[in-house]
Amino acid sequence: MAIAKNQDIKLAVDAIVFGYNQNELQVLLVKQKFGEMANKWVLPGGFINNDEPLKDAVIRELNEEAGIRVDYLEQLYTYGDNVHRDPRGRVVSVAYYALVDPSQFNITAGSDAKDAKWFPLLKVPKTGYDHNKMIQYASTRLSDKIQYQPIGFELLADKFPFSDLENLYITILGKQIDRRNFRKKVLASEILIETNEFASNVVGRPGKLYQFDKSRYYELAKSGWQLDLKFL
Amino acid sequence: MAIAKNQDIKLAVDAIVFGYNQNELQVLLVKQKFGEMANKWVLPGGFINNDEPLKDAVIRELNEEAGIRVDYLEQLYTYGDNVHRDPRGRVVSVAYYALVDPSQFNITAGSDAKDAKWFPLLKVPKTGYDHNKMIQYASTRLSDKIQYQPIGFELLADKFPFSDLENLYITILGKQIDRRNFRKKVLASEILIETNEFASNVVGRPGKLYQFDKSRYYELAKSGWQLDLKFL
DNA sequence: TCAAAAGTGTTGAGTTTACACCCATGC
DNA sequence: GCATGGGTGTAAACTCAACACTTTTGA
Repeated sequence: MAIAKNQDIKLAVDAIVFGYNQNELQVLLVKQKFGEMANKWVLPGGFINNDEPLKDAVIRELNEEAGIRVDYLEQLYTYGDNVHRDPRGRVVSVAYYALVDPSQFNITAGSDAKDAKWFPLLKVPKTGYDHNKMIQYASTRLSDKIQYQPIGFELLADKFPFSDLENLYITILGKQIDRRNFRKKVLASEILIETNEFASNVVGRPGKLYQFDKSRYYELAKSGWQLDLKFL
Repeated sequence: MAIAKNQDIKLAVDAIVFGYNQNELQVLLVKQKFGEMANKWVLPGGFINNDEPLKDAVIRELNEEAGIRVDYLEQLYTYGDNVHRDPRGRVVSVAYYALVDPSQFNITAGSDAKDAKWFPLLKVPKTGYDHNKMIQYASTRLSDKIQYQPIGFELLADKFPFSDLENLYITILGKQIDRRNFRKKVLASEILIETNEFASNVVGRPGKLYQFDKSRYYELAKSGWQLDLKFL
């Protein structure tokens, strides 16, 4: 098997970046400035440099196109079965999904992008390429995964009231969850640290703030334990 | 974002093909004939043709290198963070894993391969490239996935005695499972069709043969139901 | 004092585990 | 008739779902 001299396939990365804000799950899109997709909303992404690890390419593109640095990044799927998915030629794209607390950033359109904006997941416009499909798949992965991995915390502030976590799960899973049962289950897992602080500037009684205990989680995970936050 | 003119990255696929035989999980490896990896055992795989969907490339390579046609094929992960994973230059590889009933095939070394052979998972030799890592990851995925997707059947004959299914789970999960509880759980899911046939040429009492009811499963899955075969 | 959201326990139903003996077949 | 593996039921422990009132705060 000689190294494929005649292969002419370009390799790109795309990122589905999720943010959570006020009971809404959001996706980051950028408006293309140039090319066939000019003025279309697409996922941030782009071609990989020859000596660049895939993950670095995603991080670079997110920074270049939207001025954002994500907390959690995971490979999702590689789109390469449809040979015409990019009108410019054969492009295979490795899609990643990322989670970020959007209150930490002001997103800014970069050099390649005319605009960069959060869209509520339910109001994502028709995008260029096969990016709607990617967003769809990433959403499914996210709602599956928060039920057995502690990734929801990446969407929240470092310290958060219990109700934020609960509303996040209600939003992502799209169903009501009993408050008492939710609290019981999460607390039983012992992956939260209770602080002595309380939410400020809120309507109603301020909730006590909690933190995700990452090192405790790794310890538990090492011995085979797994989060289990399934409901109903 | 112009189409990357100077990009020089090759794209390949690799397949981790699992077979199950007599209480042993096996992996298919081929011995390289040419190049830097000559005489090394590696996963079947190779470069993608310009106008070829990724999945087709895997199917083609499996046929060319080992004369095998798989029943179940799923994308696993794309290896492209280590830019030196292939000594010939920058190669990004999309890994797939596949499940097959090995009794259906006589594997045959193809044109690019000196040899093709099943290795018990626990006795896989040191392979070329990063293929041991791929096998490791695929094994983890397999044992996770058989607990909530009916993919185990792909490793068995069309009609199988209950004990085959049970031993498959014991082998893949690496733990003992109570026979009565296993049977109860599987039968409760109603995804098996009981035939009137019995195992033949066996020692001891022949077990009744069952079939996986694929259409029944799809029906159940459509309404949100999920297999749940976790134990202990 | 009112509105808004936080905090808190118990019970019944259902599920999961643990466990041992008899049955059918081939030699 | 013996060795081998197949087939079967039940009780106790545990887990999950359902459910409503009191507390704290700011306006």
